[in-house]
This record gives sequence, structure tokens and C-alpha cells, in this order.
Amino acid sequence: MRRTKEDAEKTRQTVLEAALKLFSRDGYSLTTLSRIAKEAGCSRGPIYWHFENKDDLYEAVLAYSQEPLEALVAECSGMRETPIEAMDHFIERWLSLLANDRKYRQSFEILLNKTELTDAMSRTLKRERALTRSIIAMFRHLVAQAAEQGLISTQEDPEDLGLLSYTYLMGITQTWLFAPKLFSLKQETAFFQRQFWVLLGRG
Amino acid sequence: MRRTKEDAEKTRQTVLEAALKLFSRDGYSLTTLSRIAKEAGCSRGPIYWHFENKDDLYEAVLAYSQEPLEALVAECSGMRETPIEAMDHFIERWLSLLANDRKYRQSFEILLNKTELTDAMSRTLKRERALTRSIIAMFRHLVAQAAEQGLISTQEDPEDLGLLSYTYLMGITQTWLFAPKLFSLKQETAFFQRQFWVLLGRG
DNA sequence: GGCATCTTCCTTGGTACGGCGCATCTGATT
DNA sequence: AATCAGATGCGCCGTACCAAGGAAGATGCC
Repeated sequence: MRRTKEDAEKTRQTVLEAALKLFSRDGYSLTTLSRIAKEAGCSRGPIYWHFENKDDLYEAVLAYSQEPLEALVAECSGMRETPIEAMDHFIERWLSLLANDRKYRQSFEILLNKTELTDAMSRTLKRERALTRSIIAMFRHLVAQAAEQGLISTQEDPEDLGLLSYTYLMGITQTWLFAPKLFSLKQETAFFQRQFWVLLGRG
Repeated sequence: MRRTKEDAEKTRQTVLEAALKLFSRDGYSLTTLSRIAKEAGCSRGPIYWHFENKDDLYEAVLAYSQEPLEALVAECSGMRETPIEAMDHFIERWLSLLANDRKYRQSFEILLNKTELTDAMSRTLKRERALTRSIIAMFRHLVAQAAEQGLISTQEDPEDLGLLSYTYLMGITQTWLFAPKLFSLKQETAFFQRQFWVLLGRG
């Protein structure tokens, strides 16, 4: 029963959403294509029509779910003239997206808790590491810019501080997703934001 | 061909080591009991003799591989009278174990990158979360002690700072294990240690 | 101490199960 | 008519788990 082109695209989206939901809830291995099809309200046919195989679908799901993050990186990379505001915005937005945006949270949930990083998904891994590097590069530039303008006081290398900013955020993210009941992310957001600036020497 | 009791225990250890190696390299799902048996130099029988099933083996492997971490927590928890030294030792040791101790590194590798956290392994999850809480509690006590003795200058709640200390370390750990080529852990250890004290307000 | 018995540790073959991927078929759209 | 979107069924494979069996140390009895 062939539909129109827009319908086909809609089916693709539905499959992506269904896969995102199931991958982030049950993990990659335990999620079968049958269940994804069932969740999407179609059969396994369309999945093989729109995607090569399960690995390919996985990669597409991650790319789809990380759109918000990539948009955020692009946005803040463009605020070079106001590095403090750029970084502050990035931190605040990262944490609030994590707390409030389902897609954003699910993308990290999959990557951190529901995937076994093996050679099979090396393409995806490459993609993710590139994204990591781009975030660190963004921080490095902003830190360097801020130091140049005398806005932060530290003797440390911007290279190191860029890396540190990323590990700082990932630590919060990883810990919270691993044990959400450990602390309230919403309540602690302000604290984490304050301490970020302590870390960068802007008391 | 029954061996003596010590031989049996040795077999158990061999299986644990083989499973640790394969789980941390290939991930939980992709590692089959046959391959573990082959790596251990025995058949699949002993695995079912010493462990109930695959999940049970997984839990045993994690408990076994986390012995160094648990020893470290116990050690530093006992240094209450010198909180600064205790925390400094913990940070330094955590990072150097990560860089140099195979077992320690593999335990984190499994937990962070090679496991899909699902309901099936809820027992293990419970165990891990308890360990997390114990580390945070340790930091909380040490921070409170240090603040009481006027050794660190911060207005923040020791509760929050204990949590922050943990997320700080986990961020470094997670980032490095996800992309080891991103930075040299050994070279950056001193930097991360310095910045930890910046974070706690002890410039 | 010597013998029979029991228990422990391990091997091997078999079974049941479920998933991925593909081949084939259908029917609407252009 | 030709192509696209999707439904359905089947083959193949691999894996966890479960007997049944066996061999050698441990144990009890005289």
C-alpha cells in the first residue's frame, strides 16, 4: 500500500522516534526490530527500506536525537565576542535541556548507559568523538578569548581548561543519568553553574 | 576429573579473569560463555557450576574488579583527622589507578562503556549505586571536616560539594575511557589534581 | 590402613529459542 | 507500465541453559 512521499518520510520519522524510545529504555541489544516496528505501528519491512540494517538505524537515531546539542554548539560557537556569556549560556542550556528535553536526555541515555561500544559501531563512535572534540574546541576558544580580555584569572593553559570544562559537564551528566534519584538536577543546576566559574577562576 | 578444592577455586578465578577481559573488550552481550570458557581454558560446564547464569557471572566480575576501588574508599574514609590529605590521596590514587591498574581500568570500562543498563541487572545496579553513594558520603564528611578546621574557604553546602567531587572525577574518567586519545591521562593528572582544589576553594 | 561410598568438579551433547536479514508478494501512485 | 512503499514468511545462525555421564578426591566404616 504505497503512500505519498510525505507519508514515507513520516514513516521514517515514526521509526526513528520508536527506536529512540526503545533504545534509550531497553538498550541496543535487547531491542529487536520487531518491537521497534510494533512501537512504530508498522511491520519490519519499512525499517529495511529506510535503513540498511540495525547498526545503520542506530547511527541515524543518534544523529537525529543529537540535533539539539549540535544546534547549541553552533549557537555558542558564534558568540566569540562575548565568551563569558557564551559559556554561561552553554552550561545553563546543557543542564536545562538534560532536565527538560526528552530527546536530548534520551540521546545521552543511549550513549552513556544503553550501548556497548564495540568495533561494530565504529562509524558512530567516530561521529561521537568528533562531536566531543568540537565541544572542547569551542570551550578552548572561548576560554582563550576570555583570558585575553582579562575576564578570568588563571595561569592554566586554555587547552587544558577547554578539556576540563567538558569533563565537568560530562561528570554531572553521567552521574545523574546513572542514578537520577541521587540528586535533583533542577535544584542543583544553579550550584553547578556557580561552581563552573569557580573552576575557571572567576570567583 | 575432579581436582582439589584449591584447584576449583583457581578455576573460578580463571573464569573471572577471562570474563573480565572479554566483557571489558567486547561488551556484555557480544561475549558468549563459550568464548569465556575458551579464554579460561576450560569448557562451559564450570561456569554453570560456579555461577548461576550469565548475569550472576557479570555481577561477580564487577565485584571482583572493583576490589581496588573499595579498598581505596575504606582507606580514605579512615583518614578523618586529616581531610585534605585524605581527599588529595583519593584523587591522586583514583587517577593513577585508572592509568596504571588494569583491573581498576577494566571495571570502569565495563560499567561505563560495555554494559547496557537494564532491569535484568538490577542487582548489580543497586550495588553500584550504593558504592557511588558511599564515595559521595566520604567526600561529604571530609569536606565538612575540612571546612570546620578552616582548611577550605567556601560558602557552599558540604552536601553539594561531596556530590561535586564525585562528578568531577567521573567526568574525567568517562571522557578518557570514551576517547583515550583525546588527552594523556598521566600528563594531565597533576592539572586535574590542582583544579580539584580550585573547585573546593583552596587556591 | 584399606575398602566402599559419596560428593565434588568438570566434559560433552542436546535442546529450545529468538533475532537478523532477505526474498517474495501486494497494491497504490505517477 | 513502471516504480515506490510496505507486508509477510522463511532460512540461517548463534546462544543460553540443561541433562547425563564420568573421574577423582573426600569420607565413613571396619
